[in-house]
Amino acid sequence: MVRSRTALKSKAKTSPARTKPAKPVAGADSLALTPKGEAVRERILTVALEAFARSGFRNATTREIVEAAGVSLPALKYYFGGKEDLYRACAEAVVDRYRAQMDGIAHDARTMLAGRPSREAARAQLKALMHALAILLTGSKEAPTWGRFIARQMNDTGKGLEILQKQLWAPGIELVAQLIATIGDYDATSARIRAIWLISNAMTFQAGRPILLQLTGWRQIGSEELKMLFAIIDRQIDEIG
Amino acid sequence: MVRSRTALKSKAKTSPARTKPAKPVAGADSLALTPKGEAVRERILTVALEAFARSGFRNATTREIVEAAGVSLPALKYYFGGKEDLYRACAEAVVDRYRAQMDGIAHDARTMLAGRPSREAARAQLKALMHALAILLTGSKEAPTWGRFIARQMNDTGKGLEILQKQLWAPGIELVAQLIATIGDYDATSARIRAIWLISNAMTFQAGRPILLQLTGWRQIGSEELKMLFAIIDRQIDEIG
DNA sequence: GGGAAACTGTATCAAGTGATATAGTTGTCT
DNA sequence: AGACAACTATATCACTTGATACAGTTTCCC
Repeated sequence: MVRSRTALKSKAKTSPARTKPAKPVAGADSLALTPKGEAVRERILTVALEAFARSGFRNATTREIVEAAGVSLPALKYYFGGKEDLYRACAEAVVDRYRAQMDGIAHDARTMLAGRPSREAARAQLKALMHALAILLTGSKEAPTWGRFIARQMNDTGKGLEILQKQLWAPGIELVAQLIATIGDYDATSARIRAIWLISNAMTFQAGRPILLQLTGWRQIGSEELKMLFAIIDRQIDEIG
Repeated sequence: MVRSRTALKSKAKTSPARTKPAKPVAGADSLALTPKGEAVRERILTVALEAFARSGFRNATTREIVEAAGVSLPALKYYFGGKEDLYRACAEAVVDRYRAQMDGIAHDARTMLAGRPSREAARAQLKALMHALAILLTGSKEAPTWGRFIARQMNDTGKGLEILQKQLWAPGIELVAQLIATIGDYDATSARIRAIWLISNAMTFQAGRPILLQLTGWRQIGSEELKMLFAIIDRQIDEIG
């Protein structure tokens, strides 16, 4: 399980064995990164995220990724270390993005909960929270990529790749569960189940996207369709309690 | 893209070139199958379904499958032709199983619809239908396998493998949509969206199963938990119209 | 401008994997 | 028993794919 880049260099090498003691990775391991290098790293990360979202970890090939990024194979090793490290970097990028989008409204919800809100106030807050999540997962321009990547995470489990997933979902589920418990009288487990249910529903439009688009004749999920999604979510929240 | 087994035999072969004209596949292509062979074929199909459900098409290896089935690699070729053919056979098996489980109740629903049922009758019928689907997808003993396989189908698209998927979902969605349209006043598109929504929800417990089990402390989705799932589905159906 | 660090590309390796040629064994029918 | 079809296993091939050795180029600081 230990990354190969940090060990494995026991054989004596004459030429550059002193300048790069343990073959570190650019950008990590306290290695400098020029603005140009940063841009390249970013470009690789972007196309990798798309590739992983589209094809999954195994199906996406490093060659396909580096070609799309306009670099050569060793660039991947240079900037990330390996395919798995690249995947992890993508997952971290998703979590960061998710946090950036949700932290504000999540914080609002938490402070509200601390102040013993009324049922209806909690209900309104939950709607706002779920709308933000729905936009993030299905409505935004990058949703097909980000949403699919997240959805795949649930299945592409195994290595150590699902850790970020828990880091992403667990807090959200807990928060939603607390809001639900405030709205209605639920024990912790029931509230959590409903929370999982509600959040999963927001992902449903992403998972079923191909079928949905095909059957409805939509070209994409636009603002009109998003309104319909909001309406369904709201009715589901109204039905709580 | 043409399967190799049917062509590719141009070089003159002296020994058995007459008895097996085009290298057919046992069980298909009008080739006999002894009871013993049938059992082997079935065993391969079962373990393959589990493997594909667990790992997806690409990650599941033919070696892993044949080893689990206690046969050797060429048996796969002999009985199915190739990995893709095996996958297709699995998909067909799933569709068959799904049909066997759902056809009865689906037929009931259709005959009822033909007779201009009342809203409440349609509602009850929809509940029964969705309960059956929920049991099939999450509650039955084989659900972890069958449900996961179906869920993966939606992502593992590409080759020609999603055709069966449409064959499986499209009729179900149409039926549910008609029931929904009977319960409430919806245009075709709205009814279809709600239908997709409802069906996706039944799959949600399968997709989010790991998270669900972890957060609730459940060991598996048993009858108690299924009752809770039914309750949520019912409330969602009650909310229609 | 000299040198070191940052960066890039070519060529190749090694493992995994689907496929299959070929030869063998078992079963069944006459 | 003989013959043919049904079935099975060993040994390989061909290709994909992640990784990387190595040599080169660019950039930037003194």
